[in-house]
Amino acid sequence: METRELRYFVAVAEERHFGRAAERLGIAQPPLSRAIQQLERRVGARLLERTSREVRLTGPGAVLLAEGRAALDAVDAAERRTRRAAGSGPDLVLVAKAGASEELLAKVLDAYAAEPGAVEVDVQLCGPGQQERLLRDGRADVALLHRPFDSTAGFDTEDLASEGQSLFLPAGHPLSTHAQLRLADVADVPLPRWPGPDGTYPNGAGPQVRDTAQLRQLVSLGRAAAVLPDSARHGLADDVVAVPVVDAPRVTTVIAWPPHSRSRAVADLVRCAARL
Amino acid sequence: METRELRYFVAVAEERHFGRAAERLGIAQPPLSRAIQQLERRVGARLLERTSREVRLTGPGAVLLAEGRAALDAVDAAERRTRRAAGSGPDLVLVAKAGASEELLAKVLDAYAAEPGAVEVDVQLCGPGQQERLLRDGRADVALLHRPFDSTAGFDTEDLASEGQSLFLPAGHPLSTHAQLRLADVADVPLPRWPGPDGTYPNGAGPQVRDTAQLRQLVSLGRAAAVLPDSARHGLADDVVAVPVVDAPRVTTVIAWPPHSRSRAVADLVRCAARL
DNA sequence: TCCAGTGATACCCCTGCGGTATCGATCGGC
DNA sequence: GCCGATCGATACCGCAGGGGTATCACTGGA
Repeated sequence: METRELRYFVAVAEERHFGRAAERLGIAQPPLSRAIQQLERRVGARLLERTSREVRLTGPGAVLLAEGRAALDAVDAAERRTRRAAGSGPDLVLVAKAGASEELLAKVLDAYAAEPGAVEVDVQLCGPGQQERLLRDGRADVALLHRPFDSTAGFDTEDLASEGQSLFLPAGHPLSTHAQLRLADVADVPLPRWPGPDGTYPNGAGPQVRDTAQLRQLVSLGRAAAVLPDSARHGLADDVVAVPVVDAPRVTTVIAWPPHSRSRAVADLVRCAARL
Repeated sequence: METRELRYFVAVAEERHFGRAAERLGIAQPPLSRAIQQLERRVGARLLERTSREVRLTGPGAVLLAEGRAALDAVDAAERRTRRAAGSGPDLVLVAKAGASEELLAKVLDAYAAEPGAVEVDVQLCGPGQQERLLRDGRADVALLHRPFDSTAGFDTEDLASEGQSLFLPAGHPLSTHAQLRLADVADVPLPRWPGPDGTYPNGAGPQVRDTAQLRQLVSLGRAAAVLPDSARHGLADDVVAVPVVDAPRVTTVIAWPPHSRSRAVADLVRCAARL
């Protein structure tokens, strides 16, 4: 199976519409129709159920969509990492959630920079749920993830730190005077809404946020309250109060990298971080 | 990057010879040379250093070989699993090392078969080190692996059982009368040699074996002795003695599956196994 | 019944992959 | 130092197949 065919199929499967998929791919619709037919013949299975009203995935189609996305990411990763190894671009890209584990991140970077043979590290900050993608398709080499929020599936990981969570809220909020809280106490605080994997927000009452840095600003402004790992307390302004939520799940910060990574720099950075 | 280019590159990188690689790929040598040149132009980096005497990998070339193999496995896996989802072939393939964890394997299969909605499970036995490959390229859906011997990198896993190791040796062997042993005691017993990832055997004194079932037979014949997990004791003939090696590392049997697996059957089987 | 929307088909063009023949460079043997 | 063997690169050719435009066939809804 060629990557071109796979890209075409994934586009149609995601758009559920040949015309839109063709536009996205920058080709006309007829060659796309033919390519899908040919793919179906080659695989020996109907992948899409088409009527003139809608395009639906069949069972095998759903399998190919999931596996195909992973395969395309792997191919992209191969190309990106090769290109980077050739010298253009940074030597190592580390990705972390904006506003999360800031202190730990700084320590890791400092410790690695002091290492003999350390290379230039590019730090990329992003919203939650984006890191896995970047790591998978080769735009990043290492990531800081937070269990149980982020999926570490398919990566090698090393635990770095573990911490409790607190409710962060504007000074003056009724709950801000408590010494500690339980999850039940915060049940009716409208929590912020994070975007799903597709970039859309679930319905609900809380404000829409894209990363922890944004959220912090909203809390400062008195427009939000949120349960976050204790370390978010670091460098907080006076107008925000953090109250420990004693029965919230503990959050473990891990460093993650692609399992077949043969890079000396990745190994050094991981070893360095694990020593902290 | 197209799959074809990647396959060509991997072939040349592995053979370190354009002619042999072309033969293996079933094409003539000139188109192969051109394809590699074009790939190098597109990636913007020299991947192979050629002289008329040898072909050597450059740094970026080594990166592309490692990443490219993984990517090709992912593409193959996508195609295989899609084809299988389409109905031809078994619904679920489980791979295990021949002769290892036999009892546990039987229990897992029985338990799953009793599950409502259980599908047909194909059991594939293979030598050590082959399972990861099969799981990665889609020829298998689930594997029984043994830490710390097998690499679980890149898979989701669930621990099933943990056990010590014993020295298995023919009755009558001088060490067979001991109640227990330490690693130091077995240091000069010639242990069997397992094939490396490339299928060749390291140099040494012990017999060459391909799987645990073979090894068991050799032990029975009085031609070998080996340190193996205690469970290998199961169903052993009288002429083989197992002496616990108290300071050998404990072996954990885990069930492993590809992380993006969306299959109901895999999830059921894993849940079933974890309950044991 | 007609029209809008959607995927499939017909047909054409041309890129680009694969093949054969041959070149040019390098190394070993005498 | 020359010759022959070996190996990758180049030149050139034929054609499969991917992409484009025009158009058809089918389905729902007004």
